[in-house]
Amino acid sequence: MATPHGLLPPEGTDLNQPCVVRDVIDRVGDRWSLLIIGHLAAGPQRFNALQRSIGDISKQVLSRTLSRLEEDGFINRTVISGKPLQVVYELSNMGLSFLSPLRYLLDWAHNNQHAIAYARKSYVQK
Amino acid sequence: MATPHGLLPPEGTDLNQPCVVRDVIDRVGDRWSLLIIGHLAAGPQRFNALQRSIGDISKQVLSRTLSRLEEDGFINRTVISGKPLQVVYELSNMGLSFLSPLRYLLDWAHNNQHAIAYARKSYVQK
DNA sequence: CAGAATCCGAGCCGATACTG
DNA sequence: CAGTATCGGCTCGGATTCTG
Repeated sequence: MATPHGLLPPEGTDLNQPCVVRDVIDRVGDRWSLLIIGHLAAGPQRFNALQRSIGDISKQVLSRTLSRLEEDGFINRTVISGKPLQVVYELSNMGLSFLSPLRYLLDWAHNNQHAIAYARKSYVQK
Repeated sequence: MATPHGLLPPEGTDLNQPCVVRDVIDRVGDRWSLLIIGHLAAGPQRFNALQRSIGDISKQVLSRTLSRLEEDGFINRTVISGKPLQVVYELSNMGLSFLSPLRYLLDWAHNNQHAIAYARKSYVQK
């Protein structure tokens, strides 16, 4: 079947890539990663500045999430020795390139938030 | 800060929408939703057909995931009475419209999978 | 300032068994 | 055929406390 519903471009990758997508979603699909990437899109940020701008994230979770994002190459971490210690986080080139698909997702979410809310209300529990 | 890194389009929605994005990611970012949406992109499918084509998903999880996707309006569920019983799942219009941003995400994942894998290997555990 | 260690609770994933 | 009921196990999120 070439182009189901005429919505999928005939060229391009298979929609049903098992591992590849899962790998990305697993890392970026948690509670905070996308939000942190969004905040770092504004430019490099220090740890506490990030925490304050995000608002309701604990040190613990922010630290772990940043570590995983660094491990996967989305962000770079730079330590500036001194008193007090400074650590700056910024998006890597890969992280920056991720902003494009992220924006499509955000726009879709923005445009469909009411449709989703309405669907949830209309859904009848069986 | 207008257009950080020159990558974000000046117009459009805020990258840091707290609730809106989280709401979408929460529902679609689990282990199976995107995969199921991808499979339904090929056209309407019956329950067992879906399970077989996906392969390693249990009835339980498939059922629950389909319910949530239906609740949020991504898919439609049609019961055809008879012997044996038939239930057909298909993408709703909203579900279909989601395929566009999904494709951008998939393409990005496809293009960057090796970069991610390399970053993970290079990451030194502290 | 920038985390690490520890602990708890909630929720998801998954297998198995049962039902209309 | 298309589910539901039940039960574990495991991971994630979050609060609190401690450290260089």
